[in-house]
Amino acid sequence: MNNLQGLLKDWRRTNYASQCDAEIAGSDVTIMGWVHEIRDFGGIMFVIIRDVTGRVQITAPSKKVGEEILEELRELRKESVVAIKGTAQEAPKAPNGVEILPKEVKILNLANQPLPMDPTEKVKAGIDTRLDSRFLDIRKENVSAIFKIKGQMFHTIRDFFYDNGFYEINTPKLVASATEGGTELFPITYFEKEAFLGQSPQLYKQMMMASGMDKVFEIGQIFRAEEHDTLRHLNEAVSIDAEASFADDEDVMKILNDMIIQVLKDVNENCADELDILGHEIEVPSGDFPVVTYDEAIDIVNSKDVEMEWGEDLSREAEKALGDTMGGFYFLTRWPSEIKPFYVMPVDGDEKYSHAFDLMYNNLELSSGATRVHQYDLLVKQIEERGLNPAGFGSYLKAFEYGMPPHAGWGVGADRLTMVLTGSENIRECVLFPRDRHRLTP
RNA sequence: GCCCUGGUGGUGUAGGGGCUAUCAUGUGGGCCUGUCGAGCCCGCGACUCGGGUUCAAAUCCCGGCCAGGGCGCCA
Repeated sequence: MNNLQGLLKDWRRTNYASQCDAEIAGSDVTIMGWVHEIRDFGGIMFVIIRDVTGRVQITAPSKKVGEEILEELRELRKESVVAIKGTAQEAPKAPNGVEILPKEVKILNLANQPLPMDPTEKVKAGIDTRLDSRFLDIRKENVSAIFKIKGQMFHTIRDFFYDNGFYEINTPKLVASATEGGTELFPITYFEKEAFLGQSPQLYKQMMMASGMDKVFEIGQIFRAEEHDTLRHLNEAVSIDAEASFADDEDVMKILNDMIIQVLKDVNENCADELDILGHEIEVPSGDFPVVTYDEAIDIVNSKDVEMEWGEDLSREAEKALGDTMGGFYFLTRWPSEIKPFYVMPVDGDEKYSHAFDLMYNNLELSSGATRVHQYDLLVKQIEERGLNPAGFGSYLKAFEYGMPPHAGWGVGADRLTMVLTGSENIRECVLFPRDRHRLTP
């Protein structure tokens, strides 16, 4: 007739599915959600409606509901969006002990058939198929559980930072310089100039230390054009970055330690249902995470018959060997200066070591941090030593010439931390619309 | 980028020179008054692409693309 079908008009939801239990028996409710399953027995029909909170059963016995209601229910297809007005009644045979006897049915939007994947998971789809139809995939409670937990994680982290005197900032993701060295950047066209997508807020948050803002944090996207193809790398990730003035590595490790503990506690407390759905348990370590130095790590790795020489970064095999020994969360400290970036502070009197640290969980690197160099001359020297050109760092270096305080900070991979919180083995599971070497859509 | 493995209905799979291509789920229709992985009946729907070998290729070979796993890369 026209395109304006399925309008809400004056219909509004009165109860979420999870709010339908024996307590509400006898009352009239309006349910809105997706058709999870339909079981039509001819004389009685069951329709399971799902919303963000769970599921509720609509029961339509032909003896008790009108023929026109049954006709409308028979038009439904899986995953269609409906609103149903009805009366809740106790029913020991129904899930949750309650079911809704429908009085009015409003089809808000029919779903085409067949579906590109099965959200009820009778036949499990592969990750690629799932990501191609991610919105449908997220309708599954074991998928949305991951993002509910991730949301709690961000909530706790923001609360933690605000409670500890950090100011939330945003730094540019469109950057001019490709001279930071190291990782590959994505080049883009910026009007008549070349520009890049930011790989890290590192230089900006350091410049903020010269602004007098004292302690800042940022939660934002980072972009890395590396052609890696693993379960723990993406080309677009979310980084949780913190930087604090008048602080050193020990101070910010303590902050990181406390923040992680708080996240673990809050997720345990507020996401018990989601953890249950995922079949995952979180153990909250008591007190401070163990610390292992780089030199000790080499000994551990070597003792497991994995080769590693001083001055090398940990190979994947070395990470696994170390993770097997340490287990859980632990800090890896006192890294060689030569394999750390120019902005990392060397150890006074023993310059081949640095004040850099990583936070690990088993064999997964979650965070890197350090005391930073705040002295202009040392910074220039370290930039040059790494074969980089100080001229490319003009606006960054300028901040070190007019009163830069000693400072330290770290960055945490938010998506990797989510893997730990949810027990996911593929980082793609922990990002709504992941960007990897091969995937740019949806 | 390298190595290994793979690509068969919408989804997940079996098969592995000659088939009408297996099964499940789904989907369309029918029966059915307590399902909750409902059941039963009927129908629908597929061999990644390009080249080669062969009387014959979904099957063997080469290449592309894509995927899974591992590694490398990841200041």
